[in-house]
Amino acid sequence: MPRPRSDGADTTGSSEMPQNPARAIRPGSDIRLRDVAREAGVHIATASRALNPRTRDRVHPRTAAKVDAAAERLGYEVNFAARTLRTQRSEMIGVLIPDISRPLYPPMMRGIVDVLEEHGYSALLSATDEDEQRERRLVSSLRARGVDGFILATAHVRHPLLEDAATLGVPTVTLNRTATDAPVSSVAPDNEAGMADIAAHLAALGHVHIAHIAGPSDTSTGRARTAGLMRALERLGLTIPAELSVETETYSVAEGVRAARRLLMSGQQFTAIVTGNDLLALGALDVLRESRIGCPEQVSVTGFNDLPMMDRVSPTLTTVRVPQYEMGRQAARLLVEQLDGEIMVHHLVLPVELVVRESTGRPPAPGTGRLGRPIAATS
Amino acid sequence: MPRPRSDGADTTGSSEMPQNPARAIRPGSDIRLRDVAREAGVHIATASRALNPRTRDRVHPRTAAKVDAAAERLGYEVNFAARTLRTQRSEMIGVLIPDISRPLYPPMMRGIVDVLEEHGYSALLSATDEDEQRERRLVSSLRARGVDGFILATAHVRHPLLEDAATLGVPTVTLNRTATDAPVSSVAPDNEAGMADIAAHLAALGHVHIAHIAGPSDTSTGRARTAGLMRALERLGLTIPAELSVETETYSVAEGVRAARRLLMSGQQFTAIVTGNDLLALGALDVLRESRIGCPEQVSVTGFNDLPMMDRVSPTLTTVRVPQYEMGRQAARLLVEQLDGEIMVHHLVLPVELVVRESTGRPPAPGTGRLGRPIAATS
DNA sequence: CTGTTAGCGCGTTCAG
DNA sequence: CTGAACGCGCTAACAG
Repeated sequence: MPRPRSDGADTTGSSEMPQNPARAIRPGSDIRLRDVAREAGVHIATASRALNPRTRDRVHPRTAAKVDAAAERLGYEVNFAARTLRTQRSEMIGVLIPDISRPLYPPMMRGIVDVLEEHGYSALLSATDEDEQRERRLVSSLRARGVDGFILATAHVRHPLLEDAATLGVPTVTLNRTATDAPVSSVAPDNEAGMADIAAHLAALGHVHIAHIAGPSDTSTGRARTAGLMRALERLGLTIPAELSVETETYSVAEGVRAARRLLMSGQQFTAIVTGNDLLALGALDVLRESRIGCPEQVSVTGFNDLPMMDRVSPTLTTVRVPQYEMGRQAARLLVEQLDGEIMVHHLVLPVELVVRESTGRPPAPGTGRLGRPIAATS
Repeated sequence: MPRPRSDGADTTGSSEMPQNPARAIRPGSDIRLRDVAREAGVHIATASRALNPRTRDRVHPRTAAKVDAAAERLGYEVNFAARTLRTQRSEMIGVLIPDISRPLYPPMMRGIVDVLEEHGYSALLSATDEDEQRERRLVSSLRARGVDGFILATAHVRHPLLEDAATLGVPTVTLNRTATDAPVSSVAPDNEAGMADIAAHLAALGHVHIAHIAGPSDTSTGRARTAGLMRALERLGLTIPAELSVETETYSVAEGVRAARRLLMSGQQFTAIVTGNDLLALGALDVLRESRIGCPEQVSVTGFNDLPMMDRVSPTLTTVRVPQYEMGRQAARLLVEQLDGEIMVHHLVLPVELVVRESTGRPPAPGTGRLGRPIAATS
């Protein structure tokens, strides 16, 4: 960076020749492999072999040690861009999550990051908002960045990307959704078992008239949970009349509110509401509260996922704990294994756990309660 | 259509060798710039110039259009590894967050990702757990990956990394902590104003005996909030006796519990507890509940941050809303501006908002309550 | 405005 | 086991 006539005149004032800072930046340290090689007194190629775990045994131990020492002394760090260009492997994973600020995802992400780091991979995080267009753009961009694989945490069943990603030949693992026809591994919670636990729990309490606020049927979890609930109830000899089953469009409190209002307006009696997700349950609780219907005295409510703080909301929520962190870990593990080994497609279903809290209890004795009927049947 | 990896020889013929699938993986698409150039009938360099926004005006519009068309037709995507190697810019940002699964961070991360994406950058996320060793390793590794800059979301005041990062010449922005002596930009909430609002709120309700559960003094937020509270109380003519001020080691519910117990055991009277963070407040609420001390009837409690669900815990928490998403956005914006422009260090302090909920109320009339004294003074 | 040339830093053939 | 040479795909510099 030659500075004009800088000798003598030490004008630190606002120079009109500001250095372009971007040009001064270098990736990683300034030390390159050839510096290490020189320092160690060996050829570049030898240094490369010594530093690379995979080829380290092709070099004399003593030479390797010398190279190590030199690298250490100089603070050498491999230049990933060069390595990637040469090897076609970036050791980066693209992680597509609808919205990291939705509470289901952060623990998963943490699990992903932890495992990837253990294996020398890094995670490139992007937000999709479930927007197919955007997803497509992101996958494209991440592939251009050279990611070695994808983790797709998306709930939607229809997912054109899956065929693409597979076609493009990049190992992919889906998270929080069950198996698909595409040749990609998946990690999902045992939604069926969770719903079976809930059904058994409610039945044991004595509930017979059960309502259902179902998650979106275009999501894998929505379908699996609804199916699981239906099957479990059937085994218990229970059924849900059509008027007491409302499907939602999204997993949100607002949709829970909307659905719960419809249940109340149906005029049908019920003593429990099973929902497909904690947020839906929170919405249902809001509606019960505004309608002065006691929970669990008059109506019990269950959620799914056991999001943070569900043990602190009022009433605390009976729900099914999903091992979010572990799901993230497993997804990353599956991907890494696939990456540096044989290609194997696995479908992992992780166990869940019923967590009983305040929002469920015995149903009111027949004839003493109004069984969830709305106080004000207007609107 | 995978190309045989035959070095040198330009055998475009389809190989019958069953390729190792892992080896067949290529970053981005299989189309290279030279394919686009050939398709468009121009030289590689021209195609490069046409496709690169920064140099696009150095090429004839008609030629550029031709190149665009060819690129579109072939589905060309630039190879970032090659570009990075050549330009020394990766258009990736390293984001260091203690633990993404702590509820303060996800909205920030979303803000970061959104802004970065708008500007063509990608985010590499790592978890530090506030571990200095680990941070150092991660910074090193991310620099080797060629990141153009860092966003450091760490609360700790002492941060050796800051000098390093600056020294190494990579633009850096700190998030959720106030300015430092290092030449890095920062984005932080207006902790002082938030505490002033809380102090004024409590004073207006009539509180005089106020206790304090302070955040860790080795965190920037801990210090700023404590200082802000003290100053505000002083202006209001109030003071906190030493026995009613407990400092915590971390921002956690457990530490809130510990601190609240100490307050109760002090024997001093108080009608309100100001805490440095919502989690500490939740811990305090737990202790009040277990001690059968009504909140807010006997003791009011305040938090800080307004984490998700704070409007649903019991009692709902009076706290200070921090614009987490916006903080993330601003941090990313600052960094991007610094990256492709003049070096400018800015210190942003974002406004906060007092949110009054159920956990604060008028203090009990003097003599009628026990003013926060523990019911059981044992243990 | 476009073509030519060179090299970013590394891993991987080949020889020896 | 080590040294030499080459090229991964792209962009910056320099002609023309």
